[in-house]
Amino acid sequence: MIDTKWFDDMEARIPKGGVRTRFAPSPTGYMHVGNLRTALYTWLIARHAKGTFILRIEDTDQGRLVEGATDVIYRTLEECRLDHDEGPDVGGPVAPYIQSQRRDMYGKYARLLVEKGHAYYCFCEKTESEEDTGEFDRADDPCRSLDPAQSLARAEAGEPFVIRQLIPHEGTTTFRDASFGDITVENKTLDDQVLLKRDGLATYNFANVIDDHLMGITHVVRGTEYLSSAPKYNLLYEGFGWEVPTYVHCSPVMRDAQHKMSKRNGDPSYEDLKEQGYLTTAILNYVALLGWSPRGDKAEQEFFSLEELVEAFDIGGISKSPAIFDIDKLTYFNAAYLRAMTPEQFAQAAAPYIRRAVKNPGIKPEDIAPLLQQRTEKLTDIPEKIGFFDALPDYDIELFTNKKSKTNAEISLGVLKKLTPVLEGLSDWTQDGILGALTAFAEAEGMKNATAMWPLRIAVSGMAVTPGGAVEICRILGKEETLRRMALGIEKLST
RNA sequence: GGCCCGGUGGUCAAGAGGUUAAGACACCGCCCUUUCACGGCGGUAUCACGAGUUCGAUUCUCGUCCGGGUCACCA
Repeated sequence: MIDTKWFDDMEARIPKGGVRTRFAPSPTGYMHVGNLRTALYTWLIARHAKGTFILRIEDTDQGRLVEGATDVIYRTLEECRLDHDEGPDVGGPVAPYIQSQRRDMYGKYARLLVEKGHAYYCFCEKTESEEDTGEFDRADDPCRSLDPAQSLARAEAGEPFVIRQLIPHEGTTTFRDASFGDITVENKTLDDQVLLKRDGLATYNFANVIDDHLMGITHVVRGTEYLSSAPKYNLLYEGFGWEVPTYVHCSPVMRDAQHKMSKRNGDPSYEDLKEQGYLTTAILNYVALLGWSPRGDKAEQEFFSLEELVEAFDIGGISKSPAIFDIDKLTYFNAAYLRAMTPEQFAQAAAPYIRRAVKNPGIKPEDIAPLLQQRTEKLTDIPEKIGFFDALPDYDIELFTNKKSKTNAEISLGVLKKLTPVLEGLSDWTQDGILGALTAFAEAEGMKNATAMWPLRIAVSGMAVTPGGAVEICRILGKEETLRRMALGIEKLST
């Protein structure tokens, strides 16, 4: 019959005492933003309470397994510094942490629940109506009222069955969610969900409850898509006589007002965002604030390091309504994080992107990096901004016309012609040297600095907008190349 | 459709029975200036609607509308 010792042993392994949370992804090979946020919040709740964070892999759906998918999970969590204390790779007191390795346990618990009178064997064939329209009324399931002893006998005789949860037709069930508060539903709106499938494997819902209990999870953090099944979970915990964990349901991250972010929609995953040039720190900061906001004296703070989040995070600050993902705001965070780097850090981060566009060995990435730091929103934006250092683009002489600088083609031609001998004669080819020569020139000519600078910058860059001004560009280009480009400009303007 | 949840500017949001209803992104303008950016200053714009409770409701209650979720031997 029931092997009480086995159950007792399982119970004995459950850690008691502090907060224990778990992130339980199914390995699909794609960590979407909503997932990442759930992982973050789950981790934060554990770390804020100095508790334990567990990683559990939910791979019961063998048909949906994706090669290398667990690697994406490990890599992402590691990059984000969301370290776990227990998990498939590091082990722990309630191992195994991979659901497919726990499958035998679920059957035992399902039978235990039958024994306790909160579940029953169901021998019904799947019906068309059940599959297609959902109109099949589970309250009328004839197997509900079968004699337990007979059912057990039939099952043991080898007749195919599923085990269903026996939900009372009367009364209500109330559960408490840490952000939504108490929610009460009538039991008759709940269906006798399948716990153990015909193939003997647990359904997700059942495996979850068993695992969360056996792993001593105190805070179940998950998406609001599970809000309506929470009462059934509660009944399961109660049926077993187990303590119900604290539920924390998080509303989804939306792509727009009516669609969740999803792979199908082509919405970016964490990895996609990285590839698009977003920093992990910026992504985490933004995602943390998407659905959670600090309160009280921290209400106006928007930049948070991971450590500060651990300190400030509270479940009460989690938003109840869905939040739309705004790439512009992420970009803002990214730019801010880029600017907050030390010049050395930035130069190092930017170097590969600079080299992608500027191959000329005479130009060093560290010369260009300082010009870019204040103007880079994403590292991937860099190459297109600086290609002109290698090769002067074919530009339109319209660029020489600029109202604010009081220039046009004719004035520019004059400036370039007069400036050529000035720069030719300049021996001090440095920032200060060039700047001094140019401002002195402008003053001597009685023009504003911009009137001299603009034509020069256009001639040497061929771009309407450049990182850095005329002086910086000339300096980096070197005297020879500068004069060559100026001559080209004069030629262009003369024809 | 039944059940559950939600609804403060375009977006993320603080707030709370009495406030000029924070802040940030985005947008616009001005300043700075060697283009752009950074930085500084300023601006446009919000309590879904209707009842009720109240001296007073964005805040509490109900209804409506809108949106989301869920109703699998998927997870």
